[in-house]
Amino acid sequence: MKSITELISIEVKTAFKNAGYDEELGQVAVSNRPDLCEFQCNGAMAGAKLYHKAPIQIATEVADKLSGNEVIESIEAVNPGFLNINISGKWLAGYLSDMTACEDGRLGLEVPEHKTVIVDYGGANVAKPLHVGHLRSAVIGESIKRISRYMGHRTIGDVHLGDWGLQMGLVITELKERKPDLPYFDDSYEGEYPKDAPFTISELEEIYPTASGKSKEDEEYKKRAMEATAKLQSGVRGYRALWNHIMNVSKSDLKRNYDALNVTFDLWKGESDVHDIIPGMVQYLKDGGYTRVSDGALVVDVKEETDNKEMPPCMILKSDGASLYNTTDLATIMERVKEYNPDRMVYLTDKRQNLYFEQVFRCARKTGLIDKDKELIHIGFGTVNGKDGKPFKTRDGGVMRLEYLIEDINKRMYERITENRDIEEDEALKISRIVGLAAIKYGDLSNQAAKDYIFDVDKFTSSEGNTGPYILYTIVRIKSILAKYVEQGGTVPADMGKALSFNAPESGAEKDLMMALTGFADTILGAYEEAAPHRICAYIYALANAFNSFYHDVRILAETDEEKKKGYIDLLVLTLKELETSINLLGFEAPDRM
RNA sequence: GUGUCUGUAGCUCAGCUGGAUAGAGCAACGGCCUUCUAAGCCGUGGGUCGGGGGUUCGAAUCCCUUCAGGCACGCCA
Repeated sequence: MKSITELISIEVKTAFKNAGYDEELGQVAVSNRPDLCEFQCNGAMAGAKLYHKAPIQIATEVADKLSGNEVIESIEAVNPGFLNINISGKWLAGYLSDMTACEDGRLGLEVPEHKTVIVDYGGANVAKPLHVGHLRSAVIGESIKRISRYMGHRTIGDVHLGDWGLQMGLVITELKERKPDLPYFDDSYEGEYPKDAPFTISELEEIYPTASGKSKEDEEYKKRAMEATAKLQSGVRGYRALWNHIMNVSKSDLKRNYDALNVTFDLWKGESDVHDIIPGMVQYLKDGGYTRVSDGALVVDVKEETDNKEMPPCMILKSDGASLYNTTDLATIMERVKEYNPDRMVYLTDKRQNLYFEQVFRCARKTGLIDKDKELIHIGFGTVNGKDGKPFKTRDGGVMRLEYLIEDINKRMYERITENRDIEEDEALKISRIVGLAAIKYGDLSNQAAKDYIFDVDKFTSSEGNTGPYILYTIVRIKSILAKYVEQGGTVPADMGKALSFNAPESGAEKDLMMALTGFADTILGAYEEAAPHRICAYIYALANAFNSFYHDVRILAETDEEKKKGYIDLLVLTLKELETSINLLGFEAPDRM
């Protein structure tokens, strides 16, 4: 189904053509002066030069051609050559009705050419707790994944764990230090290894920083850690068994944390998964003549002629022959192409890795690991800052764990809920968790990803302004009215797919709401194409505003004209549907009351 | 040094492919609940869009330059 601006453009384009001008000049956009009109067309000004005519003259001629049009209620040529358009309320009601009739509740969103999309997000490392830095990757990635899936694409989310390399060697080394008698360290041991891990998650979380600290001060310790890493990677039985324990303990803890964020992955792959295919890939790169040796390291040049900037080569192997981050990322691309043949791959990491990903992407394309027509997108996001504008820290300056951040929000949310009101403890807690998650996620997603933002608990948990709680409050309001309507014997359409009936608007607030509702499909499409969830936030904020004004202006349930009332209810149903679909795409949900 | 991102109201942020008087929210001030959730709605004040050039009928948006800040620039991830 065509968007509303497309449909109006068709009318205006025809008018341009009938008046003897290029029809492309008739492109219409939503007005940026809502006080003057609903839609505008600026084509007359662009055409002035082409036809050596005053723009106002062109605009007037076009406007004349549109009098009596059934879509366009009024059109006015205004100096210097704007075309101010208002649309027919009846036609608008029909447009909304068509939206609701779309299959699968897509509300006008076209089903695009089917694609496969992989979203690589989360950025978690094994044996390390999630901290504030992991929030954005998880939250933005989850939303991008959901948007892509909603579009109709086969979409796969991969957490892509950091589960290989020195960090694992460090943990193993420190374990050996503490519990040298474990069978995993006995090379002559041939029996079955114990089923249970010889450590808990809290031990594990404490072991890594300890080991990391020691290796920085103690050269000898670091050497042992590197040896342990090599032994693990070469497949020593006991080390692999221990690694499995670390993986299991760590993964179940990570899952618990991601669950709390309403973030789920289809794949729990990691760097270790491509270990075995690295030698083959390196050989392929060498055979293809893409590589050269530079200072003992194997590299691929990725500088292009059009570059006016420095572009260091992409390193494939270190001078000691070991693989590195680049190697596993390239191998992962190779493996994903083989396994899923994705049309689009989206990576979410902080923006400091911009150059790095540019190198890797160029290398992958140049060497044919992935076809040139496939999209490789890196979303580099900014940091989460405290109120002082500096990266978020705990009070004593340490790294803030994600769990604690969530606790803080939930606590503040709980305070707000229980302020000036009697509510059951259980319910208050439940609601504070749901609304708290929305507060965090909306606070993050409503900002452009590339920018740093300030994590402000008071602002995020407030229901005033562009916040998660405000959106949820609006949803709850609608739900409440619909519930009351049902109580009074009315029936509410269960879901979309069958056309609802809308009446031509009678008030400004009603028409504003109807106008706001028409933008859904365009918004989702834009958010998908640009991998930009904040566009959805901006949209639903405007929609919620429009609804709340409407709510204030119009007594819905008190309406005595049954047909009118039914039209209101359908308007509510559609608004609710758009809001709920949208927050689902953002990765959170609304309670029934708050 | 090279590159890159950012700079919009006191604060936090929008501003889609250049369009009319640059928008929200917070904070300040003033209204609106015996009626569908006031966690809401309505209004008032507040801006040389970092500075300077240029392109254009028209620039927060495109180009150049300059200032300020962040970040990245091969053997970490």
